[in-house]
Amino acid sequence: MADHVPSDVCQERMVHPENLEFVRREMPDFEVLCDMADLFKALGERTRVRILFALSRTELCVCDLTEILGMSSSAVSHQLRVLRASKLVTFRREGKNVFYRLADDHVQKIFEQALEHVRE
Amino acid sequence: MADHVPSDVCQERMVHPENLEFVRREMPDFEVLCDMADLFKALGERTRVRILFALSRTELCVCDLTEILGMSSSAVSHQLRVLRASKLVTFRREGKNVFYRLADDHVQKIFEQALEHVRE
DNA sequence: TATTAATATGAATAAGTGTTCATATGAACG
DNA sequence: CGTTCATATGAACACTTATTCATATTAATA
Repeated sequence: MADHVPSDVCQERMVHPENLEFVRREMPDFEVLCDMADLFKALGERTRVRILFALSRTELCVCDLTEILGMSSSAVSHQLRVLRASKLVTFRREGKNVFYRLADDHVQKIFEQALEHVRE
Repeated sequence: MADHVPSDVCQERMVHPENLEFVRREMPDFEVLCDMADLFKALGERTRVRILFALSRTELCVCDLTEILGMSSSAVSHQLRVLRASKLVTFRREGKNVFYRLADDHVQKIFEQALEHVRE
C-alpha cells in the first residue's frame, strides 16, 4: 500500500517530468514566440494574404491592389498599414503613386509550405 | 490636348494593366487563399504558438502542456481544439491521457522561416 | 493657388476570439 | 456502481479587429 504514498512534495498531476524538462530547455524565449505569433497574426487574414500573394509576383501600387482585390482603397490602405507594421512590406513613392513590395523572401517560403499544407 | 481624352471605355484610375493581368493569372483561387489565411490564423496566437513549439520537440499530453504553459487545462484544451480543426495536430488516447503531436512537418518548416524573419 | 487624383488615417460599428467558470464526458480502479 | 483524474465543451465576458464613412495629406497640374 506504501507505493502510492506521496513523497515529501505534494503529488500534483500525472505529468511526464522528462518531457517537461526537455521541452523547457529547447523552447525559445516567450518574447520570441510572441513575435512569431504576431507575424502569423499579420498573415492570418484573407485580404492580407491576397495582398501579399499579389506582391509576391510584382511590385504594385495601392490603386492596382484595389482593382485586383475589388475593395475600397481605404480598406486596402488599412491592411497595408498592418503589413508595414509587421515589416512584411516596404514601399516607395513615385509621384502620386505609392508602390509596395515584399520586404524579403521569407514570406514566399512560408507561403510555399502553407500551400502544401492546405493542398493535402 | 487629345492625348488624355478617354477611349470608348471610361477612364477609371491610373492602374497598371500589365501588372493586373500578370497577377490575376498567377493568383491561386480565392478559396485556397482563404484556407491559407485560416491556417495562419490558427498559428497567429501566443498560446497556440507555444503549444506547437512544445509539440515540435516531443509528443505531450494535455497535462504536460498545462505545466509547460502555466495555464488552465480548460484554456489549453480550447486551443487544442482550434489546432485540431486546422489539422495542425493529431492525438491518440492512452488510458486517461490524450497525447498530442504535430500532424506533419510543414509547421516546423514554417516556424524556421518565421524565426528567421523575427530575428533580423 | 485651386483642383484633382492617390493614398492615409481617425472614429465608429459589427463581427470574431481567448479566457474563465461551470459542467460534461470518458477511463481506470476500488 | 461510485469516485477520481484527465480532458472536453458550452456560455459569458472582455478584448481585439476589419470594414465603412468622413476627412486629411501629398503630389501633380491647370
